[in-house]
Amino acid sequence: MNLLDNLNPEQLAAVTLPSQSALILAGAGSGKTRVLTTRIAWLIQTGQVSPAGIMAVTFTNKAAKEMLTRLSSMLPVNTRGMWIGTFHGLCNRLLRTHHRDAALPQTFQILDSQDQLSMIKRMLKALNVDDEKYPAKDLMYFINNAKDRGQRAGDVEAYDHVQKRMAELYDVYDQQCQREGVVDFAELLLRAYELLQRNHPLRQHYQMRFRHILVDEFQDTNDLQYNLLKLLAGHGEQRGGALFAVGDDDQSIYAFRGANVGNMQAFERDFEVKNLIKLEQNYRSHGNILDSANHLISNNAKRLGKNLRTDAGLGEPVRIYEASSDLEEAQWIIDEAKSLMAEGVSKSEIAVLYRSNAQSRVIEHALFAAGLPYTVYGGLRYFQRAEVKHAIAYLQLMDNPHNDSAFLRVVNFPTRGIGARSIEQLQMAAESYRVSLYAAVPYMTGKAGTALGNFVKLIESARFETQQLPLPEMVRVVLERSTLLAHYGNEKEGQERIENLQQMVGAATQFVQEEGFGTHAPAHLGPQAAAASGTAIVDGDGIDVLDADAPLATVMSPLSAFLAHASLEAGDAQAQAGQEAIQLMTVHSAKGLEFDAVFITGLEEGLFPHESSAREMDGVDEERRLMYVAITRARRRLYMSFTQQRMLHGQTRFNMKSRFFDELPEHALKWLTPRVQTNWFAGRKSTTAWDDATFREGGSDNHIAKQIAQKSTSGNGTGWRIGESVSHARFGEGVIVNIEGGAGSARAQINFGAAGMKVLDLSVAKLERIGR
DNA sequence: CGGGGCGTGGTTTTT
DNA sequence: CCACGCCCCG
Repeated sequence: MNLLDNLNPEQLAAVTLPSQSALILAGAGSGKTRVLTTRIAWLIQTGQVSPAGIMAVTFTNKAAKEMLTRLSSMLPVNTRGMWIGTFHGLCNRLLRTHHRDAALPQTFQILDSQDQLSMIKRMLKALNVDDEKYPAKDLMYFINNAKDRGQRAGDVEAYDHVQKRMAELYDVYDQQCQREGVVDFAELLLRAYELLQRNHPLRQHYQMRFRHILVDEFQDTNDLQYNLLKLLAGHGEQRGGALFAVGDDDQSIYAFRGANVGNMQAFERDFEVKNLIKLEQNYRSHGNILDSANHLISNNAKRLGKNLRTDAGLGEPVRIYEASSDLEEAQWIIDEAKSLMAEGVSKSEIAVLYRSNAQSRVIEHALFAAGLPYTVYGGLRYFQRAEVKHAIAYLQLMDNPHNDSAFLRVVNFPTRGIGARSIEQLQMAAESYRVSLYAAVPYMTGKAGTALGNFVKLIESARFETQQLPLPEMVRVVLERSTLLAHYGNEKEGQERIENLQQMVGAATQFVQEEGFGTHAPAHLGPQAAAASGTAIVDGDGIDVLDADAPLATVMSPLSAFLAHASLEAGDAQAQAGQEAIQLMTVHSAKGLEFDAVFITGLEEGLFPHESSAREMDGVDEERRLMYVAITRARRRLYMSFTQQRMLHGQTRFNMKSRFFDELPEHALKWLTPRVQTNWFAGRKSTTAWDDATFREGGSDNHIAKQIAQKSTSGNGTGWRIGESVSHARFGEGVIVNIEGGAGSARAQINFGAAGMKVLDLSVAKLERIGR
């Protein structure tokens, strides 16, 4: 049976585990996705489960798609019967199917983060809440956090009056969402969780159905996601399928958005996991790279424990470069990239990684000046573009007119004489009648009433005209009727926007085909769908509607599905110019990717590890995991760099090199610049002394910049230079951040890291030069 | 209603 | 430094 060919013993063991809960600790590059997909294929091929008995959960659409693609190449099986998708995608499906039980309209719509924020702003304004004291962003964070922990407004423990008020506002927000028939991302999961918890027959149904639940990137799950999985897997209820969790605690880098690595240990304990398999054979990187990763991550406490190994040789050493400035660092990257290309490494196999997006500019500039093509990851996604969101808003109103966010977005766009004044009146009317803006329009009188009434008529007639049309046609008509195309046609720079809008017809066509709606599916639901929706299965009439071949189509209209798709899958980032380009991205977005050659840049205290990580619990550990992720992206060549001087937020900063250099194995490294010894962090677990480690030189103005330039070129007659690394008998090692006075009476300000910032008289202090 | 001017704040990101 | 939000003016 060729399915299992070429698996190593651990992979084979994982793939063929009995139907019990299992935890697979899958190191970077250990064939994690392969194990997941092969297990699904094996379970089906050996007849242990039907496709409908499989649920596989991922975090990103990309991962879900990848899984589906690989699976269909392994198995001649219709993958539609399986529930493979993101947490949010699967919850969406569940809630559409049981929308009545979940107390949602079938056409409920999903707010993206942008919509959620604007809705909260609107609410705060309407309630006359002091936005200094309760910023919309804070409240949004508060609400999402509570939901991610599974808490409703009433469950939140408020310790002070601010929290108490926020909890009240959370409640108002939820009510408003309910009125509008919209849910935010976190709500999607919380609703699904509450639905299953409340409805026993329904829960039992799904517990019996999904014999195997497989979870990817388990270390990234938040509490709510874990609880949802527990519910589905029938934890504590003696039924339900086996939970197969794949993850890597060392690659947990999303604590800041609620991910809880502790879920891995919790899972082991809660499910009494007997099958723990470690995939430690790495198929990606050469030895020196892997040694570096292993050595670094061993500095973290609280690990499940894992050491990657490779059959590949040591390969090349990890190259380390100390640049004098961010500009020079960028230049060095270009020189190295050019020589890599001369060696035959393709541009798209070269990645430049950085901790924060702000670092990309200097590198982009240098690449541009050098005429090297490059791609920056993480731009605006297709469905987030303003013009596309406008078109979507029209469609949203046609499907659910009570979506106030959509209403406000386009009620006067393109302009139709409905000003702020009219909107305000409408909002007051809606407030007093406790209805949506759309529903409040009939209460409006006078000129404003007429204009608003015409807008309503536009939406209604567009709906009426298109209800028998296939989705792509519907989109085409809406683009015309909304006059969006005409509007952008009159704009100077409108051509690109028009193209984006027209792409939506194509996106709809593709969606309809891929999701199995059939191009001629009517917008309204057929009789089969009517039977399928609601609570048919709990009536026990023997119909398992969820095994239908195209569940999405039986449960929601093409339009509703397309709108959900637009919210849940923001689409590709900006059309990347040319495939053959050097790849620029943050370390976070590099997770899951691999390249022949990788540059990890800006390895300086305060940047990487980032200064704000010191404030958070286990923050530096998370930064270290981030560094671990960065290192393990490289196949053959790995470069690391740091600078003595960097421009950030309009200020020149002098940072010490990252403590992570002290955590790498000497034998695997090659210092391209003279070695600077710093070990003031050695043996220290963490520090809160960030201000000691980072010195900001105020100097956006040229005069000061020149001074610094002069001082840092040894042209000051002291023999010392700003940015230079020195060693002191008592204070240890540090970096000169400023020099004052002339030769003979000069004093230097030196950042001794943990020992603090000192000003020393250069004629008295015994300083030793380190490195160059 | 749109644009220019001013003020502020500025990890990481997916859904 | 620079991007974004807000406010005021034409």
